Amino acid sequence: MPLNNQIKPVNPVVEVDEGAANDTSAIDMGPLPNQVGFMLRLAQLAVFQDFIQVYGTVDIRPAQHSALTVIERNPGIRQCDVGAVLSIKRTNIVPLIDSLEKRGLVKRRQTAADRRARSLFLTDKGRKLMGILDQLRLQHERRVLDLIGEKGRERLLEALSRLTGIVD
Amino acid sequence: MPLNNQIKPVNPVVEVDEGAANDTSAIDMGPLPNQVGFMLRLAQLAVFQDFIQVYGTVDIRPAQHSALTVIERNPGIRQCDVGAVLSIKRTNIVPLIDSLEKRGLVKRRQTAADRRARSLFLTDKGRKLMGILDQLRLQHERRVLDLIGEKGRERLLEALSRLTGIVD
DNA sequence: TATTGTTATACTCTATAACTATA
DNA sequence: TATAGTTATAGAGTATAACAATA
Repeated sequence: MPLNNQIKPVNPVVEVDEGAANDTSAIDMGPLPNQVGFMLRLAQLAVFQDFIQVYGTVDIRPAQHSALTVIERNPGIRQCDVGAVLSIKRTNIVPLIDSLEKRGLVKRRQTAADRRARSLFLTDKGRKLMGILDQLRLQHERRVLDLIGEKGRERLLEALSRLTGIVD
Repeated sequence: MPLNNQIKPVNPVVEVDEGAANDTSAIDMGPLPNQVGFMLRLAQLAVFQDFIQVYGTVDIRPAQHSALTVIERNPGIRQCDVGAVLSIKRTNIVPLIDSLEKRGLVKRRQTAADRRARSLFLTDKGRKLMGILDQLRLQHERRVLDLIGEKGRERLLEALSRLTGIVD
């Protein structure tokens, strides 16, 4: 496969600054617009920003949302397994679950089988919140779909899934 | 367009923890594997990790690489314009350029036209480094191509470019 | 008044090392 | 010895507010 890099312009993801009414269209970005890593950053920045805005009413961040989702679907799951499927290190899961526990959405329990482990469950409040989050998720995903279409979304997810295999 | 979410499993991006020889394949991730934001994070995590590993020999991070690229292609560009095309805020560009200046790769100069602005240039050392970075970039992009192919890469870049328009 | 660069600051995410209690 | 959770800590990246110099 050839590695040709044709140059394409890229618009700033967001208003990067308050004013900044400057003409940046003449700036040569070289291979950046054709570099997957660079474009992944811009896209994630934009999509996460939309996510944070949509979920702003309930003050839930992307990482919190995925943790809640996994705990809801797998009651009693251990912390380290949440980390494994979300690619978050064991050590960084602690403050994440802390934040959810402090807000009364999740509770930790000791397990009988392995007394080292902590089993995670949604509280009633947590389960109730998930109903709202499901609505917000559809709202957010709808805006994604409007931009890239159903077929585009399927192809995108396929490519993203393959890219996660770049490291081993 | 329908918003159906079929469930697909997702492998952890990297070994999330040293040992962790646990079976996480049975964990239900719900809509997460079909959520663009979530998969964007996993893909970016993996691709950036490969980038950082490949560029590790010269100790250059993705943000530094894109700044160097834009400065090389646009000698004398102002700091705020670098920020605009990279979607980095004016305030966060300062320590980024600082790091490149301290390493003797970039120099700031006063401009005659607008005495508020600082024009950015590569030093000889910076220009010399770019030659090496170009080689590393091809090496990194080659691994991306091997995973998704030329056609897949084009479609991916197209979708990512569209997604940057989700916010305005 | 608005813009450019800057400082100070804070929060989130990610990373390593080391501790504890269990297995 | 190895694993699960934890603490402490450090470094990126991103965010807002405020200031000085200049337009």
